Amino acid sequence: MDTPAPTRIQKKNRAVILEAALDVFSTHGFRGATVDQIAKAAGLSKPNLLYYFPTKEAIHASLLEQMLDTWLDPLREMDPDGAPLDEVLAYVARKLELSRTYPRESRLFANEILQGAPRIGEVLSSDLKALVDDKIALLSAWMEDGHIARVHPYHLIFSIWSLTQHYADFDVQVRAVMGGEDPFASAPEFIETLYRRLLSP
Amino acid sequence: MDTPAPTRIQKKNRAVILEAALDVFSTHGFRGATVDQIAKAAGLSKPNLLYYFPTKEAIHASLLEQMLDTWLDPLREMDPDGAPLDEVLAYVARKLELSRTYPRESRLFANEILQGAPRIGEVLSSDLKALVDDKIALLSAWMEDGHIARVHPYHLIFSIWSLTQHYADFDVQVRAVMGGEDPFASAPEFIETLYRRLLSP
DNA sequence: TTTTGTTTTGACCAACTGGTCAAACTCACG
DNA sequence: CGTGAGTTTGACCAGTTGGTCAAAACAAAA
Repeated sequence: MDTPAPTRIQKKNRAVILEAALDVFSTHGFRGATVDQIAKAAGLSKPNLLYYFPTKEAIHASLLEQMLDTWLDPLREMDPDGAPLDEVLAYVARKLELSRTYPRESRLFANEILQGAPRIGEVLSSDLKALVDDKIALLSAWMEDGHIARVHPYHLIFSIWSLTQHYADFDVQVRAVMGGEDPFASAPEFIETLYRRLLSP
Repeated sequence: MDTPAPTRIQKKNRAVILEAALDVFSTHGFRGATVDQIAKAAGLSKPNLLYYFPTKEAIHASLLEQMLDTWLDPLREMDPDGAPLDEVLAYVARKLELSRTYPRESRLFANEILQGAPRIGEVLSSDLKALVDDKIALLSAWMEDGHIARVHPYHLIFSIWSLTQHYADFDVQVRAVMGGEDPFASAPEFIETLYRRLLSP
């Protein structure tokens, strides 16, 4: 019932494949990506790739799972014992940093959601909802106690997600409009200002 | 050199096809959508559909063009002679209303951008950039004159786009997290509050 | 070296894809 | 009615797709 320990080659190739697949899936979506494309990007033949992952679906699932975990970390870290405004601002900053560092993961997620979340719909309405509800309670308490301004807490969370992920998901558009300027140079300050003004009691 | 006037049947079928194609493209993306799928959704046979549009690409292009136009209208309407804060708030409200009324159009656009805007990249960096730059100048002037608070104008625009479109593009996620509650019931107030606090001088 | 397990590949397959085409059907109008 | 244009379709095609398989190549331990 135990999986045998992966060999050196297995470890390396699985990593190479996931890296290549992230590239391809995040820019073409699940159906738009082809196994051949991923194999070529990974420097393997198609049958060789399918020796390490049974199906295209399995590669995608593996990426989604790995991504969801790191993706929710910043929210988990929001500390009930910290200073309310600082905690929210820190969450926002971490989330934005994630968008800058892992834009492909963000686009992978966006693709999945856009298409109706066929593969992670249940995770959203169980795990994600539970986590969010927990943090909503925390935010509501902070508002109740006058530590931060009273706003609709769900929309507060959504606004953080949308504002930060926008820079990863709509990167092409942002850069097309801004010309040469680097969006990430000025985004953190803008967003911090926004939440300071919104939430200062 | 003139296109013959479309017959009654042509008018009807072209409309039916575009309607069906919007459904399919917006949820599956360009490559994820199949001509057969669109034909079935339109109640036509595949060859019949291809009698009205030469290629899959042509249907998609037609939808994108039509969408881009209505999509930019709210921004165009921002009036230099209006009251600055009210003009921005009105723009935000119109944009949010668009997300509620035309979520499929929003997702069609999101799909295109996510995949690197292969078909509308040029429009973005020419037409869209020109329009935005024009409005950026207006916003900057308003800030200069102290009518609205001074913030990075590009990011202000991006924030409006991301906050409003989020409700269309990430609809499944929003609803999964909120449970039964209708996001559009409370979103307008939240977003207006946000921009009031951000921009009040 | 032999042996055993792991890794890689070329050839292959069935299903699906976008698109074509000639033939049939329908419709409006004289 | 008849006729010509507009419309619809079944059969078909070549290219692509995800995936299989047996055989070959390789690695490592004995």
